[in-house]
Amino acid sequence: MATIKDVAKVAGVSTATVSRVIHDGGQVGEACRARVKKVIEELGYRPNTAARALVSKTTNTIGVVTPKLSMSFFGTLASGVEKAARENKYKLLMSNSLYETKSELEAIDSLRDHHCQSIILHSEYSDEKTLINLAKEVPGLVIINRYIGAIANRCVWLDNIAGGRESAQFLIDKGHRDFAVVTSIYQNGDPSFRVEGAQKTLAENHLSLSPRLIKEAAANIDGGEQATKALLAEGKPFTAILAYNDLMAIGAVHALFAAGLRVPEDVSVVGFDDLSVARVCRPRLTTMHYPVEEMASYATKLAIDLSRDPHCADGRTHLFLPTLVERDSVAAVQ
Amino acid sequence: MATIKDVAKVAGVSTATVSRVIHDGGQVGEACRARVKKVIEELGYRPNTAARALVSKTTNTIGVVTPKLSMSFFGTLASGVEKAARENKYKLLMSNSLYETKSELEAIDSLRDHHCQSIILHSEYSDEKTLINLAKEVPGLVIINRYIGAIANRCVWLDNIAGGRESAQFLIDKGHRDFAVVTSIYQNGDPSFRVEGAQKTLAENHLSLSPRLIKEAAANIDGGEQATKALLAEGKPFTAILAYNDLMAIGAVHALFAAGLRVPEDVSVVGFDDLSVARVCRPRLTTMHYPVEEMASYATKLAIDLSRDPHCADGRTHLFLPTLVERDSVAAVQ
DNA sequence: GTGAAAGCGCTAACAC
DNA sequence: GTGTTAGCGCTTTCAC
Repeated sequence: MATIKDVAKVAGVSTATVSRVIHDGGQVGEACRARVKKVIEELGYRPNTAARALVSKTTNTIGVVTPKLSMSFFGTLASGVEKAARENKYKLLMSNSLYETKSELEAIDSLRDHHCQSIILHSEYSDEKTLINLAKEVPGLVIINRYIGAIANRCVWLDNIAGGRESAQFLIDKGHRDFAVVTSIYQNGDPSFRVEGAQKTLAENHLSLSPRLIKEAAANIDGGEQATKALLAEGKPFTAILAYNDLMAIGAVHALFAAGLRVPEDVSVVGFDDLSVARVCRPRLTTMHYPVEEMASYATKLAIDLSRDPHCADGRTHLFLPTLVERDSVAAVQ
Repeated sequence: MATIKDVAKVAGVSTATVSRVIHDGGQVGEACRARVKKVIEELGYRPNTAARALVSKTTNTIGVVTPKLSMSFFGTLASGVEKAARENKYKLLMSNSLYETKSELEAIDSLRDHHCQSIILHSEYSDEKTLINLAKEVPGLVIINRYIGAIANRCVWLDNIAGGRESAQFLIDKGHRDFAVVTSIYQNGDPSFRVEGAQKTLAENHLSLSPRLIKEAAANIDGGEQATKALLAEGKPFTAILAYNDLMAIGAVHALFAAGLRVPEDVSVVGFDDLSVARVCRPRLTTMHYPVEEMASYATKLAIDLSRDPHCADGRTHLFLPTLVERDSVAAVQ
């Protein structure tokens, strides 16, 4: 591998000049610049990243920490980060945190060892204090999918309350009056906000939601199925189910079918997230679209900007809105 | 950030000794070692990765290049790599290749700039010569999901022929005699091998597959739907459909339902891959399980081993077998 | 068993 | 406009 010295020697200049050419630093004569460029080309010279990192203490690398890459949501998130990273000529360093605070912290430490000045973090469980402290040490830290007031300028998040509202309103507009909710047993923010939004909108329409008709379970298909069974055991005083996410919604559909009920003819179901499964399952799911990929790309640009100027987003936060995608799991009621 | 010099000074030793302690190099006295360790602890010293990489020309980093992380298959692949990487204390550098040879090559170049001595590559389109040359320059290169004879020792791949055979045999055992196939329009290996396997098994059972009943389309849901419609236009001289992958299988199910046919009562459908959707769709898909995650972990360990000793896998290759997962999309025929 | 010192490839003052 | 030079933090001979 050719080094900067080799290039300098062959081009008959000093390494400083080569360095200037590489960085498009203004102060180089045209002829000289052209010659150096030619030699770089000929030798196939590529700057050594490690040497660069050593002296400049920066690596053009962005780190991502998410619970589990094999889950569709996080794969899409990572894809969004990768896209923005590539566009900005950054490399992407990945770690799964496996939903554990310990491995999450380890992952972050190791990213810092690698001089990632930017980190995108999807953290559900680490406490706020930890993250706030981290933000002081990592200028380019961005928290995705969570809001922390003290570092609001580094949070890229979704308005879950608005999402809950919109899905409820949609069902109301379709003539539904009797609702049930299937939500996550982990009340770490998102789930409760979504329910809260729905409840607000119901209240505004002089409708209410009996606590009996809010069932909690694991936020996956089995959980959705189980919660819906519990719901059915209450009689069936509802025509629509609001599910915490698409997986629970699919579980709900399974349980309803198993009970001889049709979706959407007998019961309407609304999901949340708009994972790719929502387009695949039958009936195709009417759901709130979560713009993860866009949010992730946005978060990446923000992280890069913050790493260069920690105050570039002072005084604001970064809120995205979910949008309703109408498919086949909701019917009108007369 | 404390450096090795700081540690040396505080511990009253030389940097060489600190380095020895860090690397568990034998030649350090017990008392001295203990003291140094204590200081490292106190100062929260962490070795600088860049400096290390600069002198040792190696980074304990593994690179992964796949087409698109947001696709379930590749997310799972990445997860498998990440797991093995973490276990071996390697970092994971990711790139999407977006199914383009150009960005694939760029991704690889940039990984090499970062001194990745190991790279896991999922490449469908790059030609063999390119990859063989690459293997000469990157000792720890492993190709996943493709077989190239000249570098067989670096290929971790799936026996698609065996997969085709097994799915056909399974249907034959269930009493099916009349088959149709829905396959990918891109005949880059996998699809043709799977069909070939099925045909061999059919032939051994004195059954045959009319070319009319092999329809090609895009390897996704829409393609599966479209190909199945074409199939139905031929009359319906089949009781079972072998789909190239799960997505096409789901598309087939959609088309069959739309035509008023039930799955599996009227037509049985077998998928391939066992993506998470296969457990989510209805009917849940009977499919060939593709052990991507295990293969990816295996490939990662192999890549690390190869980077240390390029001959450690000479004279062998790394073949995995898909296994049939029985769910609800196949019925017996009498 | 421990230390001194050379250098990995690059950047950025600072000279001229 | 271009060259000289001093490190960045670490590993690794080579002495002792």
